[in-house]
Amino acid sequence: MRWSSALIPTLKEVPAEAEIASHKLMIKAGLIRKVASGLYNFLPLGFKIYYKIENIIREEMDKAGALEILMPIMTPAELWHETGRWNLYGKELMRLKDRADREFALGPTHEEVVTDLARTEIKSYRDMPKNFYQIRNKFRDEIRPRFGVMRSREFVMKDAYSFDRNEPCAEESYKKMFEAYIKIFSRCGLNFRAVEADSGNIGGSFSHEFMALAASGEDTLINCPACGYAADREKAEGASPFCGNEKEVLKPLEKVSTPGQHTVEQVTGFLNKKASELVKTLLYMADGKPVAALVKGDDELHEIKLHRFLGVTELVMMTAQQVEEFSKAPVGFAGPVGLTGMKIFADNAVSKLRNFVTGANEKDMHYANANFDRDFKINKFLDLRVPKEGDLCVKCGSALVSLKGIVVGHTYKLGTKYSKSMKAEFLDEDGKRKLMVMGCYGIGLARVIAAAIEQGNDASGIIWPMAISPYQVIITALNYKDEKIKLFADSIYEEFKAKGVEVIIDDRDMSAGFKFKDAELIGIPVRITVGNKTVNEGLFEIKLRKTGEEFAVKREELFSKVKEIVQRELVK
RNA sequence: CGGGGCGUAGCGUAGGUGGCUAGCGCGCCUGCUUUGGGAGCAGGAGGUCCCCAGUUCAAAUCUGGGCGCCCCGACCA
Repeated sequence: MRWSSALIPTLKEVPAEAEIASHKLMIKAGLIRKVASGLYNFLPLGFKIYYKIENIIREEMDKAGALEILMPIMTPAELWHETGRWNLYGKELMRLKDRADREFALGPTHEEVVTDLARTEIKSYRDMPKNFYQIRNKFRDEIRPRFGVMRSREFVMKDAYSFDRNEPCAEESYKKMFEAYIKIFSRCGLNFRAVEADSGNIGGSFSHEFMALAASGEDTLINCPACGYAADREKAEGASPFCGNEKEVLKPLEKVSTPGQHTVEQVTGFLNKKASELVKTLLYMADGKPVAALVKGDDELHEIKLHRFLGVTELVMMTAQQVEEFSKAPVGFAGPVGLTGMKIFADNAVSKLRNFVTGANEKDMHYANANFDRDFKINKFLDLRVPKEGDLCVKCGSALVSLKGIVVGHTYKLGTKYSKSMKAEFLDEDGKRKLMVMGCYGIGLARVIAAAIEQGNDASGIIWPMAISPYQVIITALNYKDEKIKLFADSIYEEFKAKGVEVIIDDRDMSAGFKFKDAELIGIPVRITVGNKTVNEGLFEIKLRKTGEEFAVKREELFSKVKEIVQRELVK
């Protein structure tokens, strides 16, 4: 590619809308432009990266035996009614009508469509295993699109769906995808972790998230550096190292005035206590019945754990009205003392506390020196808290660390959730009709790009991993109007192109500094400078973007040297 | 959806207590000179000051309504 005929609109100043590094740099380097909130144009350079990631994914998916298909983005409401998700999926599901008033949804994911395909085309156990995948647009009317392409409304996703005759085969398919994912993200040059995750509203029995580590990530993962245990914070297990003050003598219960102090910070600040000396009371409605959960002031309630323990279908926090109704006090003053009409569950760490602060179920009042058994009864102590950095690993006992990550891929073992509701059956070897066992596997392409930039950037711009860089080599021809320089630059450009190196030549009539800055901004791994030194001494300067390493080589050695660098940097 | 902020040329912004032709930097166009780290000089183009209504002799500026965008939160008491 000749830069002069490309469209790479680099910017000196970034539009005020961008916050995080990847978003800013994608705009600055001329990769994307915004069309509307959560909707982006990918410009030629940005799309080239897309394409490269797409090809890596395609290669690894095909190698793993998956079959590429193409499904429509507009999907009929009937299919969504079959699984009940027409109602269960919230406003994220973009609904629309055609001219005949028939209802459709823009596909946010394609379980329904692909299951419909499978149930009509797969009839025998001989037809399985099958894994269908596609790489194309999804639409989710996100509650709040943000961070550029990291959370956009329309985005390209690789989604794959496996169909198997039974559980063991389905697990085999899952394992294949898991391994393919590790290859894909490794080849893309990402620093990532595969973590245990919650399956959310896609459903299913177990699931892994592939998180690219980045400080700006929207998700938190808990990782054990000793044994490698890694899980999404929403799902993670961890033992609290909290010792408590079990030995303290019980002091008399005392009602204290805390006017206008609602939050843990306010109350503990006002009473000059530590957050760990307070017990907070979270009020929920579990399938319509009230329930209270107690956790230490500096801990967070793990809703999924409570949900799982209660075994109910719906667990929602009480509304402000419900809080008033059941606790007889405005939000912020609920407490277990005198709380009636509901069961009270407490986190294990609470059992180690004496003389703690808690709400008094009365406006502007709290209790000090509250103690369970004496002042109120707890139905059961159990693990109810979200693990934190410093907790002990439940597998090996070492201290856990907490890391931020960007979810670039997610795999789910779905089981028969969709095949059951959509009657996706086949005839097995024993002559019986059985449900297909499914799995589904997604990758967000734009997130891979954003994550790569979050992990690879400096003050000058992007630093691409070789495998997804839009070009492997940039030839910076200084003063291209000079006939001699032009001759040298064009000759190596043509040679590289002919020999299969992905190369762009900066042939614009720009000052040297300008071209150097642009080359660094768009992050091409290898830069070759053609200037006076080339004309006078026959030397071509190579500079590596990642390390800043610089050296000059003669014409005869140039190609083999560059080829060697490119090969070395491509992770296989 | 709740809270906060912003909306002036392609981008970044000044002006805001009403008053001359809406200013500056970057970018863009023309010419000349330059060409190893975002070149210099000269000339030039480009604006429904987000939209609508109101107040006024007069609105980018004041008032009301709307729209768009960004950030935080979305029942974690």
